[in-house]
Order: sequence, then structure tokens, then C-alpha cells
Amino acid sequence: MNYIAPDIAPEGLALPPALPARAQPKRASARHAAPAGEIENSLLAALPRKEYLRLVAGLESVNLTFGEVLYEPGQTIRHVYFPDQSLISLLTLADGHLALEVGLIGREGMVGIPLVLGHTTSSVRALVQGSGTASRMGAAEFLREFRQSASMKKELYRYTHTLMAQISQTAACNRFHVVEERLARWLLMTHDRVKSDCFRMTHEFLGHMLGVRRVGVTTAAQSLQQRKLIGYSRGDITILDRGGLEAAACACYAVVKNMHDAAQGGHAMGKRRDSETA
Amino acid sequence: MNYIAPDIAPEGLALPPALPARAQPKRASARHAAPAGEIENSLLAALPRKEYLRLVAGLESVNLTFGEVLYEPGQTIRHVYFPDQSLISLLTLADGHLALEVGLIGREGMVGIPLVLGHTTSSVRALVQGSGTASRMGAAEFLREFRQSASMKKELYRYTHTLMAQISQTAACNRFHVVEERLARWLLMTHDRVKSDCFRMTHEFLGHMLGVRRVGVTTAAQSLQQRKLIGYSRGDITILDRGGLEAAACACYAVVKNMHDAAQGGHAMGKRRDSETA
DNA sequence: GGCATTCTGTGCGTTGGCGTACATACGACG
DNA sequence: CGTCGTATGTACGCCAACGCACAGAATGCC
Repeated sequence: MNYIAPDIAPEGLALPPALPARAQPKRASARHAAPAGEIENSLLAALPRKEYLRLVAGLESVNLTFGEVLYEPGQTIRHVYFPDQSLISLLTLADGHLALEVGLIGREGMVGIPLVLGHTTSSVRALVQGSGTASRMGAAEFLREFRQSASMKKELYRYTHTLMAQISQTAACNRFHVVEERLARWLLMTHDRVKSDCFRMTHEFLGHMLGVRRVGVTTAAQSLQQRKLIGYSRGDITILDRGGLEAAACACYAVVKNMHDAAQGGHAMGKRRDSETA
Repeated sequence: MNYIAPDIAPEGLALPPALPARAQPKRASARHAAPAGEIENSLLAALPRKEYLRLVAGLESVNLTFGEVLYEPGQTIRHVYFPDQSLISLLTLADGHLALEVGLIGREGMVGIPLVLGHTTSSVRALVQGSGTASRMGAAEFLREFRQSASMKKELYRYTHTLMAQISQTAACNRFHVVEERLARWLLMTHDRVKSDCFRMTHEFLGHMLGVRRVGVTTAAQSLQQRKLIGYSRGDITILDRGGLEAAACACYAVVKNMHDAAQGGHAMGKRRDSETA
């Protein structure tokens, strides 16, 4: 099991040279682990001010770029990440097969849950799927903070539950629903976590996420495009009709979304904004 | 969302009248939340004697019967369960569809992880899939104990991680592998958690677990039977050639098994016995 | 401006599983 | 001992997705 070093494109997934960050819409420049009010990550935002201020000292704002691999299965976790604009996919690798996304983490969550549960390694690959900023912290330091902070524990354990539920639901979705529905769901989930209506994403890559052939994505995407729900060309996907997309997606989208909303509502009510669902 | 009362066969799953416990091999009679040495559940066994003794006072030994529903999605969790001989499936329900098993819990685990993570409801259905005994405890009492016991926390958080990994792997498996491989995997997982080489299980029921039609199970089972790997008639399944079954199963089986073994090895080394893999 | 690379579109034949329907076997119960 | 309900076997048409292969089309680079 020769695991490759992180920050390197993995074997099974022949990623293009990090999709030359061409028109990559970058709404916020890197630096900002600034004082509250600027907190993008919901988990951080939901912490009591005092806890947050202590934590922020150890947080480092980093710019994650598409294609970066944060964790590889079996490998020791070096940092945890609280995404802001960035988007991270959790992928299960199946033998020769490509990959399958089981979880999608944006500013509502954290990457590094195994640490919270007392493990030092991840069982899935964590892949940066949308470039952007994230706050990061070394594993050891994170654990020190985590062990001391009751509110952090509460937050993160609850988030863990939400993530588990998401994974379970995704499992069923991948089993029962056709590619087009799943593509729609996936686009919606991404849209929820990114501020922009358009993002870069090739069919090839989407195939890895949904666990289908590239051609399958092409076909599904064409259908969505013909129905004026999305538009795209060469990796630039644009959400045109959000409501229509929701109708095209399977019910799984709503299920997962409701869970997340409920979880955030139950929290200390950190500023959340991905609720303008339509 | 009118959730039905627990302990009642759910809508989508027309369970037979709990499969008249005909030749149900019952190796151990009910009562035994006895002192250590008799502890069947690995998580309990791994607790320090002192912690265990305090916990056992609140534990009640119950006999779970096939088809019983312990949790329904969205419903409040009333008890946690530490299975001994019993087997519990976690099922995700997808819209009209049947169901899909995402997790299988035997004496290596616990049913009620959401409580550990600060939630009072389950997001999946928990269904008794193999009759047998379990130690159970009321939710409130469990939480009191849990909050006080560092070793319990450590145990259960680690188990949570294992369960998440299992769910993720199952997700990929359900997506990529053919019914026959998955059936083999499922039988092996069950075999690991039950002491006997034979157990009762109809094709219909297996279909719900694997998320396929009954006919699909029939076909796959026939193939396995012709290859002398299993034998069965009218719900009595017998493992004939364990090694052969492992060869017939997809790699997912080994992956999940290794995780569980590693988890238990890392524990306080509670007596584990499902390692005579071949 | 030309070339190479990347991304997307299209077209095969193949197949695993679906939905449905009906036929047979076994067992329980009256 | 016949009847009913449950469990399994078999068959047929259908379709989503597969694997593969190749043809445009857009972009980046020299």
C-alpha cells in the first residue's frame, strides 16, 4: 500500500494539471482569519466568541486549489480544514474503479472528523473540488483545543452526525437514482456551498464524483441543458434555473438539505446563508 | 411524516409474521447481563472492569426478534442496544423504493450512535435482522453514564469512526459491484457476527438489504449454491465453503473486516473472536 | 498561426438489473 | 388430506449504464 504524498494527484484519478485556474471566479482574496463578522465557516461562526478567539490564533488561512488531495485513505491526518469558499469531496475508492463521492463539505462543515473521533487516519480520500479559502490547523494543536472546548465538542459531534446521515443518504441515492437526477442533486449541493452561480467542473471529474462514465455525465448534462436548467461549455457550469433543477433532482437533495438546515438551526445560530433555496 | 410506532413492521417492508422462529438456532437463552467473562459484546468487554460494573447495573438483557424495528428515521431514540448474538441492520429508506442496508451491527458494536453524537433521533431505520440477545439501556440513563465515563467515550467515538468507514465502503460497494458479489459479502459479514454456520433469511428480505429485487437475489443465490459455497432451502441459509465465499465476494468485505479488526485490536483488547477468517 | 491538448459529442454492441407475471414447492392449519 | 400462504424458480421485454472507439471543437502554447 504505497500511499502517495498528499497534494499530489492520485493514481486512479488522472486529474488535469489542476484545471488551469483560468476564469476561476475568485470572489475573496486569501487572507482572512480575521475577527468575527468575517467568519465564513458555520462551525467556527457558531462557537462562542471567547472560544473562537482562542481558536483563531492557531488557525491559518490557506488557499486550496482544485485537485489537491488533503487526505488519502490510511494516511495520517496532518491538518483539519474549515472551508470558507472552498469545497471538499470525500471519496471512497473501490478496487480498480474510479471513485465515488460519499460526502461534500463546504463552509457548513469541517474536514478531519476522524480526529474528532479519536482516529489519526482518514478512511476516505479528501479532494479539493472547488478552489477557495479554508482555515486550517495542525492536527496536534487542533486536538489540544478540541479537548478543552466543550462547545467545540458539541458542535463537531453534531456535525459528525449530520455527515453520517449525509453519507447514508448518498449511499441510497447512488444505488437507486439515475444519473440525471444525481447530477442535478450534485449541482444543487455544490451551488449551496458556493456563492457563485457558475463553477468549473469537467464531465470527467463529475464522473468520478457520481461514479459513472464521463459519457454518462455528458448525456445527463445535455438533457439538463436542453431543459434550460443549466448551461455550460468546456468546464464552465452555470446554474440557470435553480427551481427547475430542484425538480429534476431526486428527493435525496431535499432530505440532506433539511438535515443540514436543521443542524445549523439547532446550533448557536451561526450566520448561515445557504437557505435561499427558492 | 407519520412515523409508525416502533416494534411494528414498517410500511415499505412487508415482513412476514416475524418468520415463525422455527428451527431458529438459539444457542444462549436470554438472561445474562452477568459479570464479565460472559460479556458477549465487544464494546462492553473492552471497558475497564470498574466502568463495566457500574454500567451493567443499568443494562437490561432483552431478546430481539427478527423483523423488530428499533429505530425509525426521525423518531426519538428510546434505548441503546449492545448486541450479543443479535444482528441489527441500519437501513436508509429511499422514496418509494424499498430500502438499502448501510450498516450491519453485531456484537462488535452498538446501536444508538446518534446519542453519542448529541442527537436524539436516528436518521436511518434500525431493523433486527438476526434474532438474539442484546443488552439495552434507556437513552437518558445511557447518556448519564456516557458523559461520566472517559473510556466509554473513547470506545464509542472510535466505534463511530469504524461505522462511518463501513457506511462509506458499503456505499461504493452498492454502486459498483454486482449482486452476486454483494450477496457473498453480506453473508460473510453476517457469518462473522453470528456463531452458527446457518441462519434464516429469505430472498425477499435479502433483497431489501442489498437494494435489489427478490429475483435478483434468487439468481445470485443459485449461482453461489451451484458452486457449493452455500446451501439453502426456504429461508435456511448455510455457509458451506467460507473460503470460497470470500473469493466470490468483492474486496469490500476484506476492507471492512480489516477496519473492524484493527479497531478492536486498538481497543482495550476485548475478547474478540470473529477473526478466524481463513 | 499552427499544433497539441483537453473537453465534449456520438455511435456502436453488451449487460446487469428492472418490472411483471406466472409456475412450482413446501409447510401449516383446519 | 386438501387448501392456503409463503418461498422459490423461470421467463420475457425493457432500459440505464457500461466499455470502447472515434470524431469534432475549443483552448493553450510555442
